[in-house]
Amino acid sequence: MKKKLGPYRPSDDKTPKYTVKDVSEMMQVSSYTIRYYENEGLIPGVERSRGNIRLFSDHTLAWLRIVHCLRMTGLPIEGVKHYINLCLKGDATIPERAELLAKQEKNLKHQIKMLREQMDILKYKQGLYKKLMDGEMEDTCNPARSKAANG
Amino acid sequence: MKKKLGPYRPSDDKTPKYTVKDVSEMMQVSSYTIRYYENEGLIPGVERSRGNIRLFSDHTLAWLRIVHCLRMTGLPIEGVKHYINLCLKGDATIPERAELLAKQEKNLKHQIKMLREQMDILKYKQGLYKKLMDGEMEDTCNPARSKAANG
DNA sequence: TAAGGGATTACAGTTACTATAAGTCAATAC
DNA sequence: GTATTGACTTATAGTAACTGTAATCCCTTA
Repeated sequence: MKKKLGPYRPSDDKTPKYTVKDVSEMMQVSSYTIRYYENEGLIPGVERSRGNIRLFSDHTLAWLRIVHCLRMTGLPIEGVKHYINLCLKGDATIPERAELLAKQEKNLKHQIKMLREQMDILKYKQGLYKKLMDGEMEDTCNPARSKAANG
Repeated sequence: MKKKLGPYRPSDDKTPKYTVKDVSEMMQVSSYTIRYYENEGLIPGVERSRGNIRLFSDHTLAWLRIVHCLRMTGLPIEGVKHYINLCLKGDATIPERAELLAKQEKNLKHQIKMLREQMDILKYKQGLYKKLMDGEMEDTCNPARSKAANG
């Protein structure tokens, strides 16, 4: 059997450290994406082990969480970069950050609304299929129907 | 002044016809995307005017609606193509189509759940910012805070 | 000391658009 | 009747955000 030791951690540091794979599993984000974000400077302060392996702390994990959140709301990478830079500049930028988040919240609300509309469409279509499969509308050759319906 | 006549419509046809731009405005989908979908064969049966201009009917509009819906649920273009082909094959494919829609519904539910979680994160962050702006946590130089907080 | 497995980098490839340039055509303007 | 306008066409190039691959490195265990 093999014992999993994990990557090298500085001995004088008791805070937990996570590898890309750990983070990937914790946050349901692909390893590719995590490395991509880190390379783009979207996650400041990620440490490296002696063997050059990325080590995330709870702190850098929190950065990733907000990056991921902003991406989900539709903010492009460049926008996220801008937000991160605002954060690094200190408290003076808080109003601008708050404004940005408000905009993304609005965006997100709209997204959710759209998705719920799609849900209704799916439900409706599924209802139709169910009827057809249960034989309630078995007049397949009816020209009126075949003219009006697609799918 | 100029009178808008719109594109040529076959004189023997009284059903309404829409251009790409009309459809784009009706459905909030870019003209680029609509042409792209049509070129990919995702919207069967789109007519052309004598001047080669795309003419959508309510019927082809309905195709676009379902294509758009499936894309929103995360089904890739190739998957949509497959669904469209199933539709064109006739009622024998209804069970498979129903299964596909069920899968997309599940997918969509998950998406909405994820987005709502992001909403919570945004709300929380905004709450923090509000407090900071109202001066309730004005100890900016507190090392404990600057160590723990990002953004 | 050699082998193994997982992480690293650089870079190529993919998806789904998005934008541009050159050309066509119907409809007014003159 | 011809010129101009402007929306639409195609072909093709460009972009954003990953995603995948190949070569290399390095820690661990045999």
